[in-house]
Amino acid sequence: MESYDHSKIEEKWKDKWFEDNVYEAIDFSDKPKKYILAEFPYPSGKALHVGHAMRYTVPDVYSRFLRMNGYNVMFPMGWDAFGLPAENYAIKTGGHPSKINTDIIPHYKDCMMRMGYGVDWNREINTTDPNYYKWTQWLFLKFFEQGLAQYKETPVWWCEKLKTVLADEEVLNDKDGNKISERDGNPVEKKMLKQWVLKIPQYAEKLLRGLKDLDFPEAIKIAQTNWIGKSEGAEIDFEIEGEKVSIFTTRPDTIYGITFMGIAPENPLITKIFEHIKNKDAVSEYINKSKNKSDLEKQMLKEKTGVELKGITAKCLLIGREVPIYVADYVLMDYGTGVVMAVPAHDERDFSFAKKYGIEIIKVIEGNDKKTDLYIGEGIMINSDKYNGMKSEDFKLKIVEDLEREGVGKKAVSYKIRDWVFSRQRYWGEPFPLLHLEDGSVVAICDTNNPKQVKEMLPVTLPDVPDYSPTSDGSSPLDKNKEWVNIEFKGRKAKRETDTMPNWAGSCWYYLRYCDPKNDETFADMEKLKYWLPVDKYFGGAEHTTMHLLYSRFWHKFLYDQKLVPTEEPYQWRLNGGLLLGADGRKMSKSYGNTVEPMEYVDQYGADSTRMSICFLGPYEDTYPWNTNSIKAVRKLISNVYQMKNKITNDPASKEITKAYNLMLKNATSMIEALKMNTCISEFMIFINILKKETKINKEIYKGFIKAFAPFAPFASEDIWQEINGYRKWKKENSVHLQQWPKFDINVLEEDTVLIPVQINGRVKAEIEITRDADENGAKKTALNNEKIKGLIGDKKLLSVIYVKNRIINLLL
RNA sequence: GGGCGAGUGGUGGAAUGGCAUACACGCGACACUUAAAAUGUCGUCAGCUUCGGCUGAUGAGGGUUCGACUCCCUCCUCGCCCACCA
Repeated sequence: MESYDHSKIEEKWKDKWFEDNVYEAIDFSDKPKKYILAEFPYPSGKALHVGHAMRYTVPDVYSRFLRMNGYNVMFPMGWDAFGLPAENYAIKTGGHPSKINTDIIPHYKDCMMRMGYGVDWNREINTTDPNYYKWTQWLFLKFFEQGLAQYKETPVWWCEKLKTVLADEEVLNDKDGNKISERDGNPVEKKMLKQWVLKIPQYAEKLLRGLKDLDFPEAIKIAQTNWIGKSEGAEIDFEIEGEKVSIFTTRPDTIYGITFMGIAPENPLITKIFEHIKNKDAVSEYINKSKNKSDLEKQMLKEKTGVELKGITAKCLLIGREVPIYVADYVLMDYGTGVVMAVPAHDERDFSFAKKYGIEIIKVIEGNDKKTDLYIGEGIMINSDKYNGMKSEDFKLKIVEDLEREGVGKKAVSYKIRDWVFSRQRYWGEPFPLLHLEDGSVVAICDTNNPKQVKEMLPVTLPDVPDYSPTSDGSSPLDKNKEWVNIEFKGRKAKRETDTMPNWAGSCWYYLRYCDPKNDETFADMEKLKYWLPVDKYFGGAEHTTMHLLYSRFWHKFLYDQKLVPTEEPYQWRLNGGLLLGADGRKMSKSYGNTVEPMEYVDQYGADSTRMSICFLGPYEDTYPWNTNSIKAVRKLISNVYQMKNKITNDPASKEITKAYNLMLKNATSMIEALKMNTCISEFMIFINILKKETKINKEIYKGFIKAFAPFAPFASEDIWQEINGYRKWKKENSVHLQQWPKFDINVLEEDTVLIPVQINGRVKAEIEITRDADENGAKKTALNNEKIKGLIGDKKLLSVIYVKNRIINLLL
């Protein structure tokens, strides 16, 4: 018997599909469209790793399924090739970062082809291609023109090891509370630097409201909501030495409990009032000390510190009270106004500070538990002048009205989300299309609405530099190429911006470019965007929930407001993939020696087996260890299927086989729709276990199965399909992957009778056969006639019967 | 400290209010074989059993229900995310 030889089969079909572009996505096709997107890789290692295989296999199976169900499917792929991975690769191996495009990407692409991913490679994109980043620059200029990109002195996270700034989202805490970089876990510190920022907070409200209508898992919506961090409250005005100072609070109802004011050490307000302070030295010393204090120290010293600004007070303009002022580093500069009204009786942080420095504590809300000194909840107002006795919820609204009427405060909303630091002092990124003029102003290199200028000035190509490695003084490597930096612009001397954009820039809009990847006139044609958008299903990694996924929603919403894209949201539906752990249950890592190289499995067992094995392990969104054994199981399945082709006949199939076939198809169809690929494969196994016992297999049933099998095992299925149909010469339209998904006959599955369990007092005691859709009386009669049930009931009295049609009957005694 | 999620055989998992443990892996016995591999057949949650079955079990405890892995409450453990956000 001809045995299953995966390498021969896979070699045979791989190129044929791509030569004829079997997986072509056709613009404006009459068929309904489906845009299936999986996050494109940033190539780093030498070959496609198993994390990629995890991420792409299920979306590929799904998009193949949709194609066979009559959809015009786009499943595109590209390369997110700017950024640190490419630079680090170059530093390690010597040579230029651009060699990632020649050394690594072709290999990645070959790996993907060998894995059988049904990609329309005519739409391939690469973020480092000047024809691509020309439009990244153009889109950035749109933000600049609208005032949403700003060059400003900002407290930023600086990573000494990487020699660059990082965005808030790229900084994590390690186990000991140290701030580290998200990428490689290098230490980071706060620094004040002039940086380009994108004003994402201006879109906070839209980003928040947009979530409502998206088919995202609740966990992602919650994570984004928390990241945006909307708080409603009030701004309340104070006066210090003639300076008006506003604070933000979510608890204006506690205003009569204020006993001091807290100011962040970095707050420029301190300079303004500094001359009035009596203890200037102590204050300066504290500010300097806290500047050098690492976040680790602040975390470790759970106790809060601060220094009173002696000789001055803050006067609340509404209630007229004057309170002492403390500079304290538990007050954050970059939230609210960098100043707080401290109410120790009703805030934990203020409470512990007040206790330490012996500051008065005034309770203004009484809850049920009257004994506690610190009370966070709601209750009845006390010690609050004419408002005593009011409910705090009501007073909260009333006080804001009063503030607004008196003109000493207002209703206010605050967001945790900060300006997005958008520049990096690294070489391998998109150059900013901006110029610094001698008078200190910054201008765009062209007007985005002037096609002639755009054509002439964009892209600003990344120049060669003598040394692209990061510098120790924080200047950009591009600074070293003076010929490039110094430019004459409209007859004036100018210097180019030498920072580059972060890795995220290219990925913020790549899904738009797939719709029209070769357009030279604009980033993507509006009509094509109208056809393809929004992305119907977006698969990716959980690590991007508050980064890429939020950033690109921001870009998209902005572009929508500029009337450049037709939809309000980029992605209608999202699923985060789980992690694949090493076989030992630990995170895959070279240092543990538990990494899995998918290409080794492709060599040894074949791509079909590798694909199915990944699907069979478990649900897409779960995290679980790699299991070497499952690949043998699925290979056996494929091999069984392959060998069955020698048993096909035109003889009609038995009733049992016909039923099993239709049941398998019904279940497989709904399971793929629900993306439950693991249980779908179980259905295949159940069916094949039955079928392999037969000596003859009906041809139509076998053909139907092969079509259902094709999304999972595209190579073996194509090989079998071509052979059993007797196709001598390859023709694209005869590919199994362009056939109609097999239909099942529901009538075959619906027997006249059904088997249901009989329970006595909720415990299963017997099984009976009753007519389908029988009524309760019929079912009860059959159950009571059952010998075993009869014996168990004996002379006990039947109290009641619970009957669920075609499911169960429960007799209560 | 806060948020989210998960806990089911030796292992990956299935069942999301109706026969818990599907489908696999592993393991055991047997068959084929000089032998092994491969393949096939049977068995495989635990305890008891007169071999017909009976009983218990889905992290622990409680609740709702005729009926709970599934819904609710309390607790424990693990994972992920966030963390002085006024």
